[in-house]
Amino acid sequence: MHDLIREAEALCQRAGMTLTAPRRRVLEILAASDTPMKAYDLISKAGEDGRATKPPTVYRALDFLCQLGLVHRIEQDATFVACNHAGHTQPVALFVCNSCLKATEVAYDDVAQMLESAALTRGFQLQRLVIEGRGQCQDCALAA
Amino acid sequence: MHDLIREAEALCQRAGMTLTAPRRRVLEILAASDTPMKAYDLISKAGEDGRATKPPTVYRALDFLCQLGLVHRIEQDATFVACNHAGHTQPVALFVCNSCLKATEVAYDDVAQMLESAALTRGFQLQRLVIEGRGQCQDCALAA
DNA sequence: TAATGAGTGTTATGAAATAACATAATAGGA
DNA sequence: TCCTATTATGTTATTTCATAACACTCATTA
Ligand SMILES: [Zn+2]
Ligand SMILES: [Zn+2]
Ligand SMILES: [Zn+2]
Ligand SMILES: [Zn+2]
Repeated sequence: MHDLIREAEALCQRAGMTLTAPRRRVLEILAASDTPMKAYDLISKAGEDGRATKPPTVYRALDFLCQLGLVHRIEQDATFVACNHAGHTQPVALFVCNSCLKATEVAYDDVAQMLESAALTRGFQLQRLVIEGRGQCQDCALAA
Repeated sequence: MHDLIREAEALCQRAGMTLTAPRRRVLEILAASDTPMKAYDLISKAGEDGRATKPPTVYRALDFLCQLGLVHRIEQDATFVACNHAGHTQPVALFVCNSCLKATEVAYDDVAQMLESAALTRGFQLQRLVIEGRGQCQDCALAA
């Protein structure tokens, strides 16, 4: 977890960016959570001493972190999750468990290529790809 | 377009459901649009004589139509598009052009299977899959 | 005819995200 | 060092997206 912050710092430097205080706080909170979080949950905790802050502060931090690949936004339910691969630019699929709400990140280069070529046969040039799944994770399947 | 409504009616009957007036109006407006629409654009047009109606009316209709596969919701930007395959239950990928905003629907059984097995190797049982792309469509590429 | 269930109308509210403008901190260049 | 441009933050207000809750209608059926 502190590794994650250190890696994030290194990544920012390489990109000529800065991991400022609000950005760092948002990333820390997300990294400490075991499930994706809503923006307003972050807003209520990302201020000084864990107090609330204002929406734009958090949304700006989230935009920044998403752009660098340090955080992923789950479009289906507008939640955010820290990336555990420290800033990959390759696309990933995010599978969210309907029971425990934990998110699993899966790389899928081959799938991306298939979709890219499927799009291309229709003349569509893919620039961004979102793949999200819902279902049941292993732990919850065993517990059931 | 009138075909689409007829097919929708048939589909509803088969499912033991009814394509009531508000549902039909919403579907008609979506089918007539060449780009995905926001819910509040529908709200402002889905009433009697093209007048505005209330949010729950439209959201209920959208929920219904999405469940039957007659309409797809694009999660990235909370828009809705009429399906031109009249109620398939198979998953599809939706590619939205960043220039003209038109949506292209692509079936992807093979991709779904790859993702399903990728998920399964991690013990994750996939129940729902969202695949959305962004990029440039053929028309816009040629126009540029 | 009562009771059920599905669907709608309506009011109000909740939740997610951004616009717009002011202020502060930072980094270069003269 | 001082000025200036840039980057980021703080703050207020607003917009956009979605649902809760409750009353009402209408068809089905016991
Ligand atoms: Zn990641
Ligand atoms: Zn689970
Ligand atoms: Zn479809
Ligand atoms: Zn286009």
